[in-house]
Amino acid sequence: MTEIDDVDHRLLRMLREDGRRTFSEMAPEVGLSVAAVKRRVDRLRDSGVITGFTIQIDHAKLGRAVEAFVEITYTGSTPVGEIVRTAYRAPEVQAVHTIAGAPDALVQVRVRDIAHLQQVIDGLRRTGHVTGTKTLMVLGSWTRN
Amino acid sequence: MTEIDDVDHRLLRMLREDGRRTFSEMAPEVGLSVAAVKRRVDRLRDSGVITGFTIQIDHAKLGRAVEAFVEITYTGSTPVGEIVRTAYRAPEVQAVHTIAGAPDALVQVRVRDIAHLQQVIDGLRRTGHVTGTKTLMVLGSWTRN
DNA sequence: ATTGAAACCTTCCAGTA
DNA sequence: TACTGGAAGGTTTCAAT
Repeated sequence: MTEIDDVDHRLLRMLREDGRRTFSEMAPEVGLSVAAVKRRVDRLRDSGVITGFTIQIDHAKLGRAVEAFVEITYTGSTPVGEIVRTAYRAPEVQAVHTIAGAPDALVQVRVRDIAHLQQVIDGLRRTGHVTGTKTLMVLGSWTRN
Repeated sequence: MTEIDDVDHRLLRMLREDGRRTFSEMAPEVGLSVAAVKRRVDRLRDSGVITGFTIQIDHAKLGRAVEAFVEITYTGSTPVGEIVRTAYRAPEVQAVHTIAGAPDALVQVRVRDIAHLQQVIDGLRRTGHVTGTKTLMVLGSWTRN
């Protein structure tokens, strides 16, 4: 594990709130020079703490208003790699988490409507050696920035 | 809903892969001028499709190696706002999803270790009118970029 | 850590199809 | 209405102190 001090944590929080904040904007807030801030952010990227820059999207505005988590259980002989690969194949799948215990996987999906959800779940059930699924329909989400 | 054409989708995909991609870098890829690309990205932000820019963080490198989802059920009289507020209070909570049916909420947490997880779950159980929890320990995660 | 300079990007405005 | 092109201002980046 790399050494992360308080200034690094503040820089991370600022960038999590706005990934486009400029070095010259952050420098006075942490009391360092622009170059020093750049060196720290570069180090956070090189050490793998920051894995990338991205955007947050309102999927509802893109016609995918329905969000759900699908819990999946597999036969005991199904390897993890296959679990992830088969689930991840569907473009509606946003994330796959493998789980210790039951269920074996938790899959986050985003779809247009209920009919589309049905179709994606059917696809998940068909692939691999699925023994059962349980779907958790999301009513609302609050994610930490 | 705003009109999103193919070029907009390509810009969104590029920015999701790298939120720092510059206008001048994207312009030739979509066959437009820099100013035209800026106008489109501005419009995607103004219309609320792009809700923000952020960074992706490897939390394990920050000393929070353990990830889990906690399913929570509440008494029938608990309002949604309180569900979210009480869960969201803990800084270990990354996201709160309210669910239709059972459970009532799915809470994503990141913690240092199992002892820390125990402590956070205890905190979740104490607040509000929780009638039960079930914890899904994450072994691995794959998120779409 | 700071300074200074070069290169690059963003931003805006007027012009054009 | 949407795109192009150029010019101005700011930011990043690198080298030297």
